[in-house]
Amino acid sequence: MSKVITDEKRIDFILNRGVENIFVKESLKNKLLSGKKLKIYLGIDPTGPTLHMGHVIPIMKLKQFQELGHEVILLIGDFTAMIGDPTDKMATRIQLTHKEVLNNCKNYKKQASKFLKFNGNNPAKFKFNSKWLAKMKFEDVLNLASKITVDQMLKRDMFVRRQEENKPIFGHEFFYPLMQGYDSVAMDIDIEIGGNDQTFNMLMGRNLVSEILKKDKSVITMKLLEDNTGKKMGKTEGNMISFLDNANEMFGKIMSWNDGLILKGFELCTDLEEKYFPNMQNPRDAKLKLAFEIVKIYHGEKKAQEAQINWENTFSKKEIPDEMEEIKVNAGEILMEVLVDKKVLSSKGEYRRLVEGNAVHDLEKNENIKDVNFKVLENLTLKIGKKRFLKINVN
RNA sequence: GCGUCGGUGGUAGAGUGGUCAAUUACAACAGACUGUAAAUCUGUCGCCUCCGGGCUACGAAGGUUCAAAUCCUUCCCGACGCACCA
Repeated sequence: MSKVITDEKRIDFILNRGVENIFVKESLKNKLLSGKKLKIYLGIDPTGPTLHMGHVIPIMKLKQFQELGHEVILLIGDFTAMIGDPTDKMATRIQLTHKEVLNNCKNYKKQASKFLKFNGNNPAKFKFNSKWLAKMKFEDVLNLASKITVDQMLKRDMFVRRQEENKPIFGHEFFYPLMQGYDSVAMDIDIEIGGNDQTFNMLMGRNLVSEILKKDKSVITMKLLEDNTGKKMGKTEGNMISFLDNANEMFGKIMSWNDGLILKGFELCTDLEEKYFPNMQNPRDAKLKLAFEIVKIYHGEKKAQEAQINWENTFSKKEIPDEMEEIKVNAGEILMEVLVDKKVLSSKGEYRRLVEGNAVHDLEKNENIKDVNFKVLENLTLKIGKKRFLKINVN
Protein backbone atom coordinates (compact mmCIF):
# COMPACT_ATOMS: atom_id res chain seq x y z
CA MET A 1 0.00 0.00 0.00
CA SER A 2 1.36 3.32 -0.96
CA LYS A 3 1.75 5.95 1.66
CA VAL A 4 -0.22 9.16 1.70
CA ILE A 5 1.68 12.40 1.58
CA THR A 6 0.62 14.95 4.18
CA ASP A 7 2.93 17.83 3.40
CA GLU A 8 0.99 20.87 4.52
CA LYS A 9 2.54 23.23 2.01
CA ARG A 10 1.66 21.00 -0.88
CA ILE A 11 -1.86 20.51 0.45
CA ASP A 12 -2.35 24.24 0.73
CA PHE A 13 -1.20 24.63 -2.83
CA ILE A 14 -3.59 21.98 -4.05
CA LEU A 15 -6.48 23.47 -2.18
CA ASN A 16 -5.90 26.88 -3.71
CA ARG A 17 -4.56 26.57 -7.21
CA GLY A 18 -7.42 27.02 -9.66
CA VAL A 19 -9.94 26.38 -6.93
CA GLU A 20 -13.06 28.45 -6.79
CA ASN A 21 -14.65 27.12 -3.65
CA ILE A 22 -14.44 24.25 -1.18
CA PHE A 23 -17.24 22.82 0.90
CA VAL A 24 -15.89 22.80 3.60
CA LYS A 25 -12.30 23.83 3.41
CA GLU A 26 -11.21 23.27 6.98
CA SER A 27 -12.63 19.83 7.34
CA LEU A 28 -11.14 18.85 4.01
CA LYS A 29 -7.72 20.06 5.01
CA ASN A 30 -7.93 18.11 8.21
CA LYS A 31 -8.89 14.98 6.33
CA LEU A 32 -5.90 15.40 4.05
CA LEU A 33 -3.55 16.00 6.97
CA SER A 34 -4.82 12.94 8.80
CA GLY A 35 -2.90 10.61 6.49
CA LYS A 36 -5.93 8.55 5.69
CA LYS A 37 -6.28 7.41 2.10
CA LEU A 38 -9.26 9.18 0.61
CA LYS A 39 -11.50 8.46 -2.34
CA ILE A 40 -11.75 11.29 -4.80
CA TYR A 41 -13.67 11.42 -8.01
CA LEU A 42 -14.44 13.48 -11.04
CA GLY A 43 -17.46 12.69 -13.14
CA ILE A 44 -17.58 13.35 -16.84
CA ASP A 45 -20.65 12.97 -18.99
CA PRO A 46 -19.61 11.61 -22.36
CA THR A 47 -21.60 13.97 -24.53
CA GLY A 48 -18.87 14.20 -27.17
CA PRO A 49 -16.02 12.03 -28.40
CA THR A 50 -13.15 14.08 -27.05
CA LEU A 51 -12.09 15.57 -23.79
CA HIS A 52 -11.26 19.25 -23.88
CA MET A 53 -9.79 22.09 -21.86
CA GLY A 54 -12.81 22.21 -19.61
CA HIS A 55 -12.16 18.65 -18.53
CA VAL A 56 -8.46 19.13 -18.09
CA ILE A 57 -8.76 21.57 -15.25
CA PRO A 58 -10.43 19.17 -12.82
CA ILE A 59 -8.42 16.24 -14.20
CA MET A 60 -5.22 18.05 -13.29
CA LYS A 61 -6.56 18.58 -9.84
CA LEU A 62 -7.36 14.89 -9.65
CA LYS A 63 -3.82 14.13 -10.68
CA GLN A 64 -2.49 16.20 -7.83
CA PHE A 65 -4.47 14.09 -5.41
CA GLN A 66 -3.24 10.93 -7.06
CA GLU A 67 0.30 12.15 -6.51
CA LEU A 68 -0.48 12.60 -2.85
CA GLY A 69 -1.34 8.91 -2.80
CA HIS A 70 -5.10 9.06 -2.64
CA GLU A 71 -7.48 6.86 -4.57
CA VAL A 72 -8.78 8.74 -7.58
CA ILE A 73 -11.65 7.73 -9.78
CA LEU A 74 -12.60 9.00 -13.19
CA LEU A 75 -16.28 8.32 -13.41
CA ILE A 76 -17.94 8.18 -16.77
CA GLY A 77 -21.52 9.30 -16.56
CA ASP A 78 -22.71 6.89 -19.21
CA PHE A 79 -26.07 6.66 -17.51
CA THR A 80 -26.46 10.30 -16.55
CA ALA A 81 -25.46 11.44 -20.03
CA MET A 82 -28.58 9.82 -21.34
CA ILE A 83 -30.70 12.02 -19.13
CA GLY A 84 -28.87 15.21 -19.93
CA ASP A 85 -27.59 17.63 -17.34
CA PRO A 86 -29.89 20.62 -17.16
CA THR A 87 -27.04 22.79 -15.86
CA ASP A 88 -26.55 25.94 -17.84
CA LYS A 89 -28.84 24.86 -20.58
CA MET A 90 -31.77 27.04 -21.21
CA ALA A 91 -33.27 24.32 -23.28
CA THR A 92 -33.53 20.69 -22.39
CA ARG A 93 -30.51 18.85 -23.64
CA ILE A 94 -31.08 16.27 -26.29
CA GLN A 95 -30.99 12.84 -24.81
CA LEU A 96 -28.39 10.47 -26.10
CA THR A 97 -28.71 6.77 -26.59
CA HIS A 98 -26.50 4.47 -24.59
CA LYS A 99 -24.75 3.43 -27.75
CA GLU A 100 -23.84 6.99 -28.66
CA VAL A 101 -22.65 7.57 -25.15
CA LEU A 102 -20.39 4.53 -25.08
CA ASN A 103 -19.04 5.45 -28.45
CA ASN A 104 -18.20 8.91 -27.20
CA CYS A 105 -16.17 7.74 -24.26
CA LYS A 106 -14.26 5.01 -26.08
CA ASN A 107 -11.09 7.03 -26.01
CA TYR A 108 -11.53 8.89 -22.76
CA LYS A 109 -9.27 6.64 -20.78
CA LYS A 110 -6.49 7.00 -23.27
CA GLN A 111 -6.91 10.75 -23.38
CA ALA A 112 -7.04 11.06 -19.62
CA SER A 113 -3.91 9.00 -19.27
CA LYS A 114 -1.96 12.08 -20.33
CA PHE A 115 -2.53 13.11 -16.75
CA LEU A 116 -3.66 10.18 -14.66
CA LYS A 117 -1.81 6.94 -14.17
CA PHE A 118 -4.07 3.97 -14.74
CA ASN A 119 -1.47 1.40 -13.84
CA GLY A 120 1.39 0.83 -11.45
CA ASN A 121 1.13 1.81 -7.82
CA ASN A 122 -2.12 3.39 -6.79
CA PRO A 123 -3.69 3.37 -10.23
CA ALA A 124 -6.56 5.67 -11.06
CA LYS A 125 -9.85 3.86 -11.48
CA PHE A 126 -12.13 4.19 -14.43
CA LYS A 127 -15.79 3.58 -13.67
CA PHE A 128 -19.20 3.85 -15.27
CA ASN A 129 -22.18 5.01 -13.33
CA SER A 130 -24.61 2.82 -15.24
CA LYS A 131 -23.19 0.04 -13.11
CA TRP A 132 -25.31 1.07 -10.17
CA LEU A 133 -27.79 3.54 -11.63
CA ALA A 134 -29.12 1.18 -14.29
CA LYS A 135 -29.89 -1.39 -11.64
CA MET A 136 -31.96 0.77 -9.38
CA LYS A 137 -35.56 -0.16 -8.90
CA PHE A 138 -38.36 2.33 -8.79
CA GLU A 139 -38.44 1.78 -5.07
CA ASP A 140 -34.80 2.82 -4.75
CA VAL A 141 -35.40 5.86 -6.85
CA LEU A 142 -38.34 6.89 -4.73
CA ASN A 143 -36.27 6.43 -1.63
CA LEU A 144 -33.65 8.71 -3.10
CA ALA A 145 -36.22 11.26 -4.20
CA SER A 146 -37.60 11.38 -0.70
CA LYS A 147 -34.38 12.97 0.49
CA ILE A 148 -35.12 16.26 -1.17
CA THR A 149 -38.07 18.55 -1.62
CA VAL A 150 -39.45 19.90 -4.84
CA ASP A 151 -38.87 23.36 -3.49
CA GLN A 152 -35.14 22.75 -3.00
CA MET A 153 -34.99 21.69 -6.58
CA LEU A 154 -36.97 24.62 -7.89
CA LYS A 155 -34.77 27.07 -6.08
CA ARG A 156 -31.97 26.18 -8.37
CA ASP A 157 -30.99 29.15 -10.59
CA MET A 158 -31.39 27.26 -13.76
CA PHE A 159 -34.90 26.19 -13.02
CA VAL A 160 -35.88 29.59 -11.69
CA ARG A 161 -34.80 31.15 -14.93
CA ARG A 162 -36.63 28.64 -17.02
CA GLN A 163 -39.78 29.26 -15.06
CA GLU A 164 -39.45 32.97 -15.50
CA GLU A 165 -39.13 32.50 -19.21
CA ASN A 166 -42.02 30.08 -19.37
CA LYS A 167 -39.83 27.31 -20.57
CA PRO A 168 -40.46 23.70 -19.74
CA ILE A 169 -38.79 21.81 -16.96
CA PHE A 170 -39.27 18.12 -17.49
CA GLY A 171 -39.65 15.67 -14.69
CA HIS A 172 -36.59 13.68 -15.59
CA GLU A 173 -34.41 16.75 -15.22
CA PHE A 174 -35.07 16.72 -11.53
CA PHE A 175 -33.46 13.35 -11.34
CA TYR A 176 -30.18 14.43 -12.77
CA PRO A 177 -28.75 15.97 -9.59
CA LEU A 178 -30.08 13.04 -7.61
CA MET A 179 -28.35 10.56 -9.82
CA GLN A 180 -25.10 12.43 -9.79
CA GLY A 181 -25.45 12.73 -6.06
CA TYR A 182 -26.05 9.04 -5.75
CA ASP A 183 -22.78 8.32 -7.49
CA SER A 184 -21.03 9.63 -4.42
CA VAL A 185 -23.04 7.30 -2.23
CA ALA A 186 -22.49 4.28 -4.44
CA MET A 187 -18.75 4.78 -4.50
CA ASP A 188 -18.50 5.88 -0.89
CA ILE A 189 -16.74 9.06 -1.89
CA ASP A 190 -14.77 11.42 0.33
CA ILE A 191 -14.16 14.22 -2.13
CA GLU A 192 -15.72 15.26 -5.42
CA ILE A 193 -14.09 17.62 -7.89
CA GLY A 194 -15.86 19.50 -10.64
CA GLY A 195 -16.25 22.81 -12.41
CA ASN A 196 -18.08 25.48 -10.49
CA ASP A 197 -21.02 24.96 -12.81
CA GLN A 198 -21.43 21.61 -11.11
CA THR A 199 -21.80 23.07 -7.65
CA PHE A 200 -25.47 22.32 -7.29
CA ASN A 201 -25.15 18.74 -8.43
CA MET A 202 -22.11 18.11 -6.27
CA LEU A 203 -23.72 19.56 -3.20
CA MET A 204 -26.66 17.29 -3.81
CA GLY A 205 -24.20 14.45 -3.44
CA ARG A 206 -22.89 16.02 -0.27
CA ASN A 207 -26.39 16.00 1.18
CA LEU A 208 -27.12 12.46 0.12
CA VAL A 209 -23.84 11.16 1.50
CA SER A 210 -24.51 12.83 4.77
CA GLU A 211 -28.09 11.45 4.89
CA ILE A 212 -27.35 7.94 3.77
CA LEU A 213 -23.75 7.25 4.73
CA LYS A 214 -23.65 9.65 7.65
CA LYS A 215 -20.36 11.09 6.63
CA ASP A 216 -18.97 14.34 5.35
CA LYS A 217 -18.24 14.52 1.64
CA SER A 218 -16.08 17.44 0.59
CA VAL A 219 -16.71 19.26 -2.63
CA ILE A 220 -14.10 21.16 -4.59
CA THR A 221 -15.31 23.47 -7.32
CA MET A 222 -12.82 24.59 -9.91
CA LYS A 223 -12.71 27.91 -11.69
CA LEU A 224 -13.87 27.84 -15.25
CA LEU A 225 -11.75 28.98 -18.12
CA GLU A 226 -13.82 31.86 -19.39
CA ASP A 227 -13.13 34.55 -21.87
CA ASN A 228 -13.92 38.12 -21.00
CA THR A 229 -17.45 37.85 -22.27
CA GLY A 230 -18.02 35.25 -19.60
CA LYS A 231 -18.30 32.42 -22.01
CA LYS A 232 -16.95 29.08 -21.13
CA MET A 233 -14.27 27.49 -23.20
CA GLY A 234 -16.28 24.42 -23.83
CA LYS A 235 -17.46 21.97 -26.33
CA THR A 236 -20.96 23.31 -26.44
CA GLU A 237 -19.75 26.79 -27.27
CA GLY A 238 -17.45 25.59 -30.00
CA ASN A 239 -14.30 27.40 -28.95
CA MET A 240 -12.69 24.45 -27.30
CA ILE A 241 -9.30 22.93 -27.48
CA SER A 242 -9.57 19.23 -27.85
CA PHE A 243 -7.20 16.55 -26.61
CA LEU A 244 -6.96 15.32 -30.13
CA ASP A 245 -5.78 18.56 -31.69
CA ASN A 246 -2.33 18.29 -33.15
CA ALA A 247 0.38 20.53 -31.77
CA ASN A 248 0.03 23.18 -34.45
CA GLU A 249 -3.72 23.43 -34.17
CA MET A 250 -3.58 23.62 -30.44
CA PHE A 251 -0.88 26.24 -30.48
CA GLY A 252 -2.86 28.34 -32.91
CA LYS A 253 -6.05 28.08 -30.92
CA ILE A 254 -4.35 29.23 -27.78
CA MET A 255 -2.74 32.15 -29.58
CA SER A 256 -6.15 33.30 -30.64
CA TRP A 257 -7.32 33.46 -27.05
CA ASN A 258 -8.20 36.81 -25.70
CA ASP A 259 -5.51 38.44 -23.56
CA GLY A 260 -7.73 38.34 -20.51
CA LEU A 261 -7.45 34.60 -20.55
CA ILE A 262 -3.69 34.37 -20.34
CA LEU A 263 -3.12 34.40 -16.61
CA LYS A 264 -6.15 32.26 -16.02
CA GLY A 265 -4.77 29.87 -18.57
CA PHE A 266 -1.55 29.58 -16.63
CA GLU A 267 -3.36 29.04 -13.39
CA LEU A 268 -5.82 26.51 -14.71
CA CYS A 269 -4.11 24.71 -17.54
CA THR A 270 -0.52 24.40 -16.44
CA ASP A 271 1.39 23.08 -13.48
CA LEU A 272 3.75 26.01 -13.48
CA GLU A 273 4.33 27.66 -10.14
CA GLU A 274 3.08 31.17 -9.90
CA LYS A 275 6.54 32.67 -9.60
CA TYR A 276 7.25 31.45 -13.12
CA PHE A 277 4.23 33.13 -14.62
CA PRO A 278 5.37 35.70 -17.17
CA ASN A 279 4.67 39.34 -16.64
CA MET A 280 2.04 40.84 -18.81
CA GLN A 281 4.13 43.69 -20.18
CA ASN A 282 4.15 41.98 -23.49
CA PRO A 283 0.94 40.00 -23.79
CA ARG A 284 1.96 38.35 -27.00
CA ASP A 285 5.07 36.82 -25.47
CA ALA A 286 3.13 35.78 -22.42
CA LYS A 287 0.66 34.06 -24.68
CA LEU A 288 3.42 32.35 -26.62
CA LYS A 289 4.73 31.01 -23.37
CA LEU A 290 1.27 29.82 -22.37
CA ALA A 291 0.71 28.12 -25.69
CA PHE A 292 4.09 26.47 -25.40
CA GLU A 293 3.46 25.21 -21.89
CA ILE A 294 0.05 23.81 -22.74
CA VAL A 295 1.12 22.13 -25.94
CA LYS A 296 4.07 20.67 -24.06
CA ILE A 297 1.73 18.91 -21.68
CA TYR A 298 -0.08 17.17 -24.51
CA HIS A 299 2.58 16.69 -27.12
CA GLY A 300 5.90 16.99 -25.34
CA GLU A 301 8.55 19.67 -25.37
CA LYS A 302 9.90 18.95 -28.82
CA LYS A 303 6.58 19.18 -30.59
CA ALA A 304 5.74 22.27 -28.61
CA GLN A 305 8.89 23.95 -29.83
CA GLU A 306 8.17 22.95 -33.38
CA ALA A 307 4.65 24.25 -33.09
CA GLN A 308 5.93 27.55 -31.81
CA ILE A 309 8.41 27.88 -34.64
CA ASN A 310 5.75 26.89 -37.12
CA TRP A 311 3.41 29.46 -35.69
CA GLU A 312 5.98 32.22 -35.73
CA ASN A 313 6.96 31.45 -39.28
CA THR A 314 3.43 31.23 -40.50
CA PHE A 315 1.88 34.17 -38.82
CA SER A 316 4.54 36.54 -37.61
CA LYS A 317 6.70 36.19 -40.66
CA LYS A 318 3.84 35.20 -42.93
CA GLU A 319 5.56 32.19 -44.32
CA ILE A 320 3.87 29.05 -45.45
CA PRO A 321 3.41 26.42 -42.74
CA ASP A 322 5.30 23.14 -43.06
CA GLU A 323 2.35 20.88 -42.65
CA MET A 324 -1.03 21.29 -44.17
CA GLU A 325 -3.94 19.30 -45.44
CA GLU A 326 -3.46 17.89 -48.91
CA ILE A 327 -6.07 17.19 -51.52
CA LYS A 328 -5.53 15.25 -54.69
CA VAL A 329 -7.39 16.23 -57.83
CA ASN A 330 -7.34 15.51 -61.54
CA ALA A 331 -6.10 18.26 -63.80
CA GLY A 332 -8.85 20.53 -65.01
CA GLU A 333 -11.22 20.04 -62.09
CA ILE A 334 -13.02 23.11 -60.93
CA LEU A 335 -11.63 24.32 -57.63
CA MET A 336 -15.04 25.28 -56.29
CA GLU A 337 -16.36 21.77 -56.78
CA VAL A 338 -13.29 20.16 -55.29
CA LEU A 339 -13.48 22.21 -52.12
CA VAL A 340 -17.16 21.54 -51.63
CA ASP A 341 -16.76 17.88 -52.47
CA LYS A 342 -13.96 17.47 -49.93
CA LYS A 343 -16.01 19.32 -47.36
CA VAL A 344 -13.46 22.08 -46.99
CA LEU A 345 -16.34 24.44 -47.65
CA SER A 346 -19.99 23.77 -47.03
CA SER A 347 -21.48 25.13 -50.22
CA LYS A 348 -20.64 26.64 -53.56
CA GLY A 349 -22.23 29.82 -52.36
CA GLU A 350 -19.72 29.99 -49.55
CA TYR A 351 -16.90 29.63 -52.06
CA ARG A 352 -18.31 32.41 -54.22
CA ARG A 353 -18.56 34.71 -51.27
CA LEU A 354 -15.03 33.95 -50.17
CA VAL A 355 -13.70 34.64 -53.64
CA GLU A 356 -15.61 37.89 -53.80
CA GLY A 357 -14.20 38.83 -50.41
CA ASN A 358 -10.61 38.22 -51.54
CA ALA A 359 -10.28 35.42 -49.05
CA VAL A 360 -8.94 32.72 -51.36
CA HIS A 361 -5.26 33.23 -51.87
CA ASP A 362 -2.86 31.39 -54.14
CA LEU A 363 0.37 31.31 -52.17
CA GLU A 364 2.58 30.19 -55.05
CA LYS A 365 1.65 33.06 -57.30
CA ASN A 366 0.96 35.27 -54.32
CA GLU A 367 -2.33 36.56 -55.61
CA ASN A 368 -5.99 36.17 -54.83
CA ILE A 369 -8.09 33.87 -56.89
CA LYS A 370 -10.72 36.00 -58.56
CA ASP A 371 -12.28 33.54 -60.94
CA VAL A 372 -15.20 31.65 -59.47
CA ASN A 373 -14.78 28.87 -61.99
CA PHE A 374 -11.06 28.58 -61.50
CA LYS A 375 -9.76 25.29 -62.85
CA VAL A 376 -6.93 23.43 -61.18
CA LEU A 377 -4.25 22.85 -63.79
CA GLU A 378 -1.16 22.59 -61.64
CA ASN A 379 -0.25 22.06 -58.00
CA LEU A 380 -1.58 24.78 -55.77
CA THR A 381 -1.02 26.05 -52.27
CA LEU A 382 -4.06 27.83 -51.00
CA LYS A 383 -4.81 30.03 -48.07
CA ILE A 384 -8.46 30.46 -47.29
CA GLY A 385 -9.12 33.16 -44.78
CA LYS A 386 -6.44 33.63 -42.19
CA LYS A 387 -6.13 30.20 -40.76
CA ARG A 388 -6.87 27.61 -43.36
CA PHE A 389 -4.04 26.33 -45.49
CA LEU A 390 -4.44 23.72 -48.14
CA LYS A 391 -2.31 21.92 -50.70
CA ILE A 392 -3.94 20.86 -53.92
CA ASN A 393 -1.97 18.28 -55.85
CA VAL A 394 -2.75 17.36 -59.41
CA ASN A 395 -2.51 13.67 -60.20
C1' G B 1 -60.31 17.51 -19.62
C1' C B 2 -61.75 22.85 -20.23
C1' G B 3 -59.94 27.82 -21.23
C1' U B 4 -56.13 31.51 -22.71
C1' C B 5 -51.57 32.42 -25.14
C1' G B 6 -47.72 30.42 -28.00
C1' G B 7 -44.34 27.03 -31.58
C1' U B 8 -40.24 31.45 -37.12
C1' G B 9 -33.39 30.66 -39.66
C1' G B 10 -27.13 28.57 -35.08
C1' U B 11 -29.57 31.43 -30.74
C1' A B 12 -32.79 35.37 -28.97
C1' G B 13 -36.77 37.59 -31.16
C1' A B 14 -39.82 40.85 -35.22
C1' G B 15 -43.34 39.87 -38.91
C1' U B 16 -50.14 38.23 -38.84
C1' G B 17 -52.69 37.60 -46.77
C1' G B 18 -48.82 39.92 -51.77
C1' U B 19 -43.34 44.77 -51.42
C1' C B 20 -40.78 37.84 -47.11
C1' A B 21 -35.31 33.96 -48.05
C1' A B 22 -38.23 36.77 -43.93
C1' U B 23 -36.59 43.62 -39.68
C1' U B 24 -33.10 43.50 -35.74
C1' A B 25 -29.46 41.70 -32.13
C1' C B 26 -25.92 38.03 -30.81
C1' A B 27 -22.98 34.13 -32.70
C1' A B 28 -20.31 32.67 -37.17
C1' C B 29 -17.30 33.71 -41.66
C1' A B 30 -14.37 37.15 -44.66
C1' G B 31 -11.71 42.08 -45.58
C1' A B 32 -8.99 46.44 -43.28
C1' C B 33 -6.14 47.43 -38.85
C1' U B 34 -3.01 44.26 -35.57
C1' G B 35 0.22 40.62 -31.75
C1' U B 36 -3.50 34.95 -36.40
C1' A B 37 -5.10 38.75 -30.34
C1' A B 38 -9.11 41.95 -28.18
C1' A B 39 -11.70 46.41 -29.50
C1' U B 40 -13.14 49.08 -33.93
C1' C B 41 -14.70 49.76 -39.08
C1' U B 42 -16.60 47.21 -43.70
C1' G B 43 -18.83 43.13 -46.13
C1' U B 44 -21.21 38.23 -46.06
C1' C B 45 -24.38 35.10 -43.51
C1' G B 46 -30.75 28.83 -46.85
C1' C B 47 -29.39 25.92 -51.49
C1' C B 48 -28.43 26.22 -56.87
C1' U B 49 -27.29 29.76 -60.68
C1' C B 50 -25.48 30.87 -67.61
C1' C B 51 -26.47 36.51 -61.89
C1' G B 52 -32.02 37.07 -65.49
C1' G B 53 -33.67 33.97 -61.98
C1' G B 54 -34.89 28.99 -60.03
C1' C B 55 -35.73 25.77 -55.73
C1' U B 56 -36.66 24.54 -50.53
C1' A B 57 -38.08 26.74 -45.83
C1' C B 58 -41.60 29.96 -40.56
C1' G B 59 -44.26 22.68 -35.39
C1' A B 60 -47.00 18.49 -38.91
C1' A B 61 -50.73 17.28 -42.44
C1' G B 62 -54.67 19.00 -45.25
C1' G B 63 -57.75 23.23 -47.10
C1' U B 64 -59.33 28.44 -48.75
C1' U B 65 -57.03 32.03 -52.30
C1' C B 66 -54.54 34.39 -58.45
C1' A B 67 -51.21 34.67 -53.90
C1' A B 68 -50.23 32.01 -47.09
C1' A B 69 -44.98 32.32 -42.10
C1' U B 70 -49.58 35.11 -42.06
C1' C B 71 -56.71 32.83 -42.85
C1' C B 72 -59.53 27.91 -41.86
C1' U B 73 -59.56 22.51 -40.16
C1' U B 74 -57.30 18.46 -37.75
C1' C B 75 -53.13 16.70 -35.21
C1' C B 76 -48.45 17.20 -32.23
C1' C B 77 -45.75 20.08 -28.51
C1' G B 78 -45.14 23.98 -24.59
C1' A B 79 -46.48 27.99 -20.87
C1' C B 80 -50.20 29.79 -17.82
C1' G B 81 -55.10 29.49 -15.40
C1' C B 82 -59.18 26.30 -13.82
C1' A B 83 -60.45 21.37 -12.46
C1' C B 84 -60.14 21.44 -3.59
C1' C B 85 -61.12 24.92 0.30
C1' A B 86 -61.32 31.22 -1.30
